[in-house]
Amino acid sequence: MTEGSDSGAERDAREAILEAAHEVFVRRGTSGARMREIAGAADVNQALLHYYFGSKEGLARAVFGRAARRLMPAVLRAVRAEIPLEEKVERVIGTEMEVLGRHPYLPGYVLCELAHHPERADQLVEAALGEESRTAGREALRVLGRQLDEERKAGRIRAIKPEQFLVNLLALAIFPFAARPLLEIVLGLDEDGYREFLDRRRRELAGFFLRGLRP
Amino acid sequence: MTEGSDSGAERDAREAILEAAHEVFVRRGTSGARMREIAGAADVNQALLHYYFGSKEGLARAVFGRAARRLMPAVLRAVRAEIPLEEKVERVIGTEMEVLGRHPYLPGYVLCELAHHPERADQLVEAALGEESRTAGREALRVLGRQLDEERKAGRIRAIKPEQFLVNLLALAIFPFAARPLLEIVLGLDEDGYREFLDRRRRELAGFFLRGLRP
DNA sequence: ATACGCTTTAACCATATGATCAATCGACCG
DNA sequence: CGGTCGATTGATCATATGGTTAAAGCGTAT
Repeated sequence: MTEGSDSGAERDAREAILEAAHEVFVRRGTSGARMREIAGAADVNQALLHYYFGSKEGLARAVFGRAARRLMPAVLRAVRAEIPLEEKVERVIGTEMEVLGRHPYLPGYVLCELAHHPERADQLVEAALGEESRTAGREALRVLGRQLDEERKAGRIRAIKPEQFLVNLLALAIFPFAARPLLEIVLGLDEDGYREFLDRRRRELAGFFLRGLRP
Repeated sequence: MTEGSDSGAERDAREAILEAAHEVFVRRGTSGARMREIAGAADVNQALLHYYFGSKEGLARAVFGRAARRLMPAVLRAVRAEIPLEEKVERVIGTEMEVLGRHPYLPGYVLCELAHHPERADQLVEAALGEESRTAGREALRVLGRQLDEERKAGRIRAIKPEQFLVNLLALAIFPFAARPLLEIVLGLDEDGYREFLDRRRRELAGFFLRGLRP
């Protein structure tokens, strides 16, 4: 109602809460997060959190859905696209690295959340896929499987199950973000060093992956 | 303290607490875990937890160190071993898959823990590497870098930084365990299906990885 | 017998925390 | 201006939670 009633800030309390909650949930983990801290970060009364989201659980659900919707659809679309395999690999990796570059802490958050709440996870992932429901995953696998079959028959790649293909791709792209704190220590890199590491990776990863497919 | 004073169960309270705490921490996350639940699971009084570990923080630290010591050393040893590259890749992947097969929830736990406590993480990882301190990581990288250099000069592989090599290897091996709840949904697999998926993976992964290295 | 370390029991404290409620604010409508 | 209704607040409640304490039981070693 009455858009732009205020200055440029466009102070929408609900959105401010989601934003603040996201930050706090990511940093502290869902059970480590405190409603008071979220309210403070959103510069809003704690009661308002319950007014909009009912409970901490409800807020967590909303935040998770939001995060999932940021991560999944773009990649899924790239996986399902009807384009040559090489281009697809480049696009998936490019999309993934670009999204994760903007939200580097999302993978860790999502994986942690799923590890502790596997039950509600599928309902949320389902929500993340938008209207296409949960068949989107298997649909993407079918498209991919057919494409891999054709490429193999043409002798351009060896046989590989689409599941293995997809997990390899996701693993190589996502793991460096999800495991960043660990890898920084193991590799002995500081923040800048890690950024450089990721830059190089963006350039080399598709090549590595595609070579792995060759007959 | 007279080992084996009791029956076969060898009821060592301290160990029972660690075991129970591990299970609860993994399932609920560190901040989601309750000292009372841990005490109950260990069939021990809550006061005893504090008697041995001082605080929840102390207990969490001990449990994390224990987990890290289970995950890291074997792999690090395989990475540093003075054996041909192909054999090394097979051994690292084999070791990783075997350890993770026995402790499938460790990666998720360790990554979550590190995501929320990056500060104390390095001190713990340090502890996990035993007496060799934190130089072990960089030492492994040096050995690996030298080996990759030789292979490249011999024309058997293309140029690749040891950091990228290592992260690729770890990503491909660890990610399927860390992201298991997510992948089960995306791939539409139940528990048995996922086991089968992992079996196939163990057989095919080294080949995929080694092909990716070829010139 | 005595001392000592491990363990239990049971209660208790201070605080943190999620949740709730009545009251207030502020815009819009008549 | 008075009224209505959703948005927002300050104060408060009930409980959960980490941590502590004191007293006692028990087995072993000295």
